[in-house]
Amino acid sequence: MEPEILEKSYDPKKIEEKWYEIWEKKGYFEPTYDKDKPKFSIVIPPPNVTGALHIGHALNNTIQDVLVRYKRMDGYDVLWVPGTDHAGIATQNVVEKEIAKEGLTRYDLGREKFLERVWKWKAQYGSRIINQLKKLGASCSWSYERFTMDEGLSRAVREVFVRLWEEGLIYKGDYIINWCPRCQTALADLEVEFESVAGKLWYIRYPLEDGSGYITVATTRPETMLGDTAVAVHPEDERYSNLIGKKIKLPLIGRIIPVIADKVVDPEFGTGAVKVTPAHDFADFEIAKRHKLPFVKVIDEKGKMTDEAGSYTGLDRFEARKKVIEDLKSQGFLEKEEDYQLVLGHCYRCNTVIEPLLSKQWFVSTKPLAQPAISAVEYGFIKFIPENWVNLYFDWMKNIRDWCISRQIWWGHRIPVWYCNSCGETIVSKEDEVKECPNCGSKELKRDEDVLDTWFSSALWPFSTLGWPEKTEALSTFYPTSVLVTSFDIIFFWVARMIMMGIHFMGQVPFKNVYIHALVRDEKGQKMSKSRGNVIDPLEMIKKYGTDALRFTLVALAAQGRDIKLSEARIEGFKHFINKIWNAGRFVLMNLKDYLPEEKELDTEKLPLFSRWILSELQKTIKITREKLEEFEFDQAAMQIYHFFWDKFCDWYLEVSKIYLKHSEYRRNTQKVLLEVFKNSLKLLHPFIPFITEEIWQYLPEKETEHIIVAKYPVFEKKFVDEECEKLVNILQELVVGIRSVKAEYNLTSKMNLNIIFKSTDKKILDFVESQKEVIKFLAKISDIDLKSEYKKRKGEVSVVSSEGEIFINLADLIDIEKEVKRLEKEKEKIEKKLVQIEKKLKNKNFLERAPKEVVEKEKNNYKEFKERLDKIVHYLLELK
RNA sequence: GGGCGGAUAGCUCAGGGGGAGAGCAUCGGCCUUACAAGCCGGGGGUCAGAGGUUCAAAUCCUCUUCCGCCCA
Repeated sequence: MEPEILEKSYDPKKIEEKWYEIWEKKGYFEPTYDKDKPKFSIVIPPPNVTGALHIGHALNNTIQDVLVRYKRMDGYDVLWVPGTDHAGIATQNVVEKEIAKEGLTRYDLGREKFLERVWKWKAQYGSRIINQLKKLGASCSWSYERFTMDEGLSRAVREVFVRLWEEGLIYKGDYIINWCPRCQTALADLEVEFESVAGKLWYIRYPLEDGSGYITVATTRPETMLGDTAVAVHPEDERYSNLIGKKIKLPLIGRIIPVIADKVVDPEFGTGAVKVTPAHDFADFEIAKRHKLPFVKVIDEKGKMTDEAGSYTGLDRFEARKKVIEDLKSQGFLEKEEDYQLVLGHCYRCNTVIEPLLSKQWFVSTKPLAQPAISAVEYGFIKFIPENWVNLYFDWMKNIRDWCISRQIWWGHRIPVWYCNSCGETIVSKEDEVKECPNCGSKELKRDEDVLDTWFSSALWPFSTLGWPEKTEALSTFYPTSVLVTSFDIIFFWVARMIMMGIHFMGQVPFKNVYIHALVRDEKGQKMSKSRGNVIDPLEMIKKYGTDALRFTLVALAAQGRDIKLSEARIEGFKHFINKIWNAGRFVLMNLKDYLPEEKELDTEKLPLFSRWILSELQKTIKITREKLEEFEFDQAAMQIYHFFWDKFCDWYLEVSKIYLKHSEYRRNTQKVLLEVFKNSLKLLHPFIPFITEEIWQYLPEKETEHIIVAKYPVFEKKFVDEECEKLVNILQELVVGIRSVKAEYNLTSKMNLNIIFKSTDKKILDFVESQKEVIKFLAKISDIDLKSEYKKRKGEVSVVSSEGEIFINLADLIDIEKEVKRLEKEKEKIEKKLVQIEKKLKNKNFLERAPKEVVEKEKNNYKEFKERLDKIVHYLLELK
């Protein structure tokens, strides 16, 4: 094998696409169904089919890919199911915008034609985000790619709907729901975003029917008064106790309504008396049900006033408000208005102000589904990482409300319900099409117009993608999945619902772990958004710095429990690391030109010090990296290898190897060590930075697999750990750094010829240093060093006190006494500070008695060591002065 | 109003009971034949404030201040 010399700097563009294609073609991403292998599976959080890869996707999928690649290398049979979500409202909006350019609305086209347009759009643009995932290096099992509106998944949706209906867990009814007047659809509670806005609080006088006075109510929405069917007060509110049961004549509209008492009324709010509008307020709806009040709907689905609104009929809701206020004012019913901070619901898709409306909708009874889902987490069948998210999960699940699943849009899974025009029968069916009423045989059937909430199909994703309701091999092999990787903002929308559905239909949780990662924000901590103009486009970053740099950055910053504040500079910084790996590769390969493959395993006995040391450090790195990956601490895993590779392998071992390689007795085994350590580093790094590691892998001699993607992930081998050796290397490093510091401070870095003496009273240390002289000279860039067991400092010399001895460097005329005094004094101060701390402890009887023996012992040793150092420094200081 | 998280070097953040860390920035010196996207060396911190627990607190507890986020 004649390794080639690599180009001087790494160019990601040339190789990323190539490697992705090869991996995919070779089938590495696909599961093997090898019975002997343990299983690992993930389902992707399906991105919206309308979406473009943003930095959040990049983080989410990089993490999944790290796990998947790690497990694959570690001998697991891995399935990573990719796919996209049909994203009902979002996609419909996109296509509506598109046809609007042609001057058309969806109503102009009609349902069928419009849906054709959406499918056409999907065919054209739907694979965009999938291709972007490939650019990111995501090693998804593409033969399993699914779309939530696929035939199979649609069948799963119908199956679930029908079963829930049969179990009485789906029902239809008139309830108050969140309505978006722009999207023209109902929304689930979760799909409403609340925002605090400046508004007014109007105080309106409601006269008593008997003319004996009035009650003043306060409201933020005066236009809804037209639909009031009661005034409510708190039952224990003494101000109003004599009025309960009396009648009121509603201003402007003249309806007679009662004064009722209900505990939910907050006596502190406004006047303590509130108007009750059951058809347009969630709390009022509940009150009305309790008190059997009528429901008067005064605002319609378009946000306009209904026929019930008297002279206001046809006005827009906000127009009506102005007019109502004017009229109240002119008729003397308006007592006052105050500025008020109110919280308004907005549509999460188009930001229109939500209108609570009474409407006929489909609901899922969630309570019976939530209970097992709570237990599953309580009993630890599902683990949240980090753990603290379980509180949020429990909190929501324990207060869960029924889920409104019908949407009045066209793009989505149509509700599988037909109504018979002849006999009025409701037919709920798993079939795609029902032609005949099973009750009366009539063919006059009408299908329910509504579609299901997009999250309804997403909730089935972990099993519907694996073929359910069919009994597939994929399902029996890979369900439950191993881990779900997602961000906290969809714990309710998606995670909780998957758990409920998974348990209900599969009898098993959908995933064993939920890893919640942070949200990516910009460098100022703001959410990235197009309107803010602060988005970092991952594709642009890939173009500029390469996929590996982006991936490594994201993972390195992905500490748990925090937002990630990302800036381009960080990515640029980690690009340097990628380049460092490349150049280390060049060095290793350059020196392997004459390498003869070594059959035998390394004989550590025969290795020089630093070789044993780097092997030992490598083992520790392997151990910790694996641990951190298993614990989902990706940032720490990444940084662990980063520091090993750069600080230990490159900064020390590669340098020392330059010496070793010159010695015939070491040359061969040094080549072997260089190769082994480098190769293992690449393997450790591959899950994080797949492209460069695969590229360099190709140049390596003695690789056990054709591609690194399927190489065995390094396994910790205790026999290479050598703590004694680590201690010795530490001594040398201290010595070298000591010399370098003095040289740097006196601007003597290029001066080789200095008189340097190392003194130690310990014979063993002296012998050891003697044996490492060549390495020390090379690393410290000095021509020689004298070793003495006794030595008295002379004039013109500076000294550095290290833990195992002292270094004296003769600077002769160059010595700057003042500088030297300063340096020593600083050192003295540092040590004194530490000594004070330690002394305090050692003088404390309680410490000596109660602290663990090792700690006391350690502190005593520390004291001795620092004291000795201090004495020496003080001594030299005196001499200088 | 309730809940959760955060406050550590100039910036971005790790650490989470026993000698204050990293990256970037900064300062000084090096074109040393893997890498100037680099190498070597240095400076820089009452770990937000106040109490408490402990032999020992940046770390655990309580409170305060400020900043996020979520839910009403």
